[in-house]
Amino acid sequence: MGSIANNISVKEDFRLVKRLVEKNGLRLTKQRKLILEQFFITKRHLTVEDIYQRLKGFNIGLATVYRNVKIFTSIGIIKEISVDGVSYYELKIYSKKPLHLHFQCINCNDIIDIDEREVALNYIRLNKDIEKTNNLEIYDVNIMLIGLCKKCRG
Amino acid sequence: MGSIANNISVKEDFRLVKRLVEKNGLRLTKQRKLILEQFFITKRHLTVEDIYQRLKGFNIGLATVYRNVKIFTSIGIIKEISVDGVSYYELKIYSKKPLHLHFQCINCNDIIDIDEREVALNYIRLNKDIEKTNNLEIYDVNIMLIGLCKKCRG
DNA sequence: GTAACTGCAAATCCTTTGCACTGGT
DNA sequence: ACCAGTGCAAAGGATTTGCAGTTAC
Repeated sequence: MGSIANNISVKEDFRLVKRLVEKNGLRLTKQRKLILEQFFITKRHLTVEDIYQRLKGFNIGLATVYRNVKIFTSIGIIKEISVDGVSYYELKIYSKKPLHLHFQCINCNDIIDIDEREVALNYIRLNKDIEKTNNLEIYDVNIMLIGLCKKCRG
Repeated sequence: MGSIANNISVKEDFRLVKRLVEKNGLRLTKQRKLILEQFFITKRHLTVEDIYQRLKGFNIGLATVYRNVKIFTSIGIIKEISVDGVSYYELKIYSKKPLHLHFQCINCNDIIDIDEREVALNYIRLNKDIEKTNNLEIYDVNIMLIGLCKKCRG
């Protein structure tokens, strides 16, 4: 967590997000900034309710959070992951990496990212095979592993 | 689709499902048979609403479908796949294969199975790596590929 | 200035639950 | 005959929408 290096990269990412918002003819309102901030602050998987709770204090409407999460998803700033009917969202910027996997613990329900370069590259290789064999085009991949996490294995 | 061979295997699978229901102290009611039948007939990914629609004619309650889909999921007869907040279900028997992947087309929304033995084995190998490196236990894997299907590529 | 955006409340949609009745074993 | 399972209608929860007021550009 080197603070300066990190801040610079966050600033860059935020500029990128801002550009994306404006490119789509949208206004970067106070509320939108606040919502996006939450993703930059936590770097984790948030539900709409999570975001809303984090923004109590700021007198922001739940509908506004819903509306914007939907908009941000549609213009590709964030990405939805649904598990058991619950929708989580994460910044797409952090999936700049070729691909990353999620793991959900059956016991504590925590979702963690698995970001191994080696593994990701292998998955990509496999996708190429699938594309060829099935004559289709793969744009995106969602992988959810389910099991027991380090903590819960005891 | 060799009809006899197929029918025999379906009968076997149904017997297996029946045993699972009874082993859990549940009754194999008319409604439950009807719901399970839909999965055997289509071998595809159904929503609760899909099942309900297919069973209009039979005067079955929507709540009954919800209740039983939930029960079947919990005893492992079917499995849930959620995409964009929509829950689809499929027979777990058909995932007897070590693992199978889903592909959803961005254009027609169709979900298809990808069942390549070679690919599946590779995925399993990768999972072993992940388990070792991250010190966790993987029980299940859900993989959803998103893109353009054969048909929609034009 | 004005069109996009917001908060609020009402509407809508999906899912679960309570209850009196029915049906499987 | 008994208790699990059902249908129905009502409740609950999550998400969307209509609208009058507000704000970013």
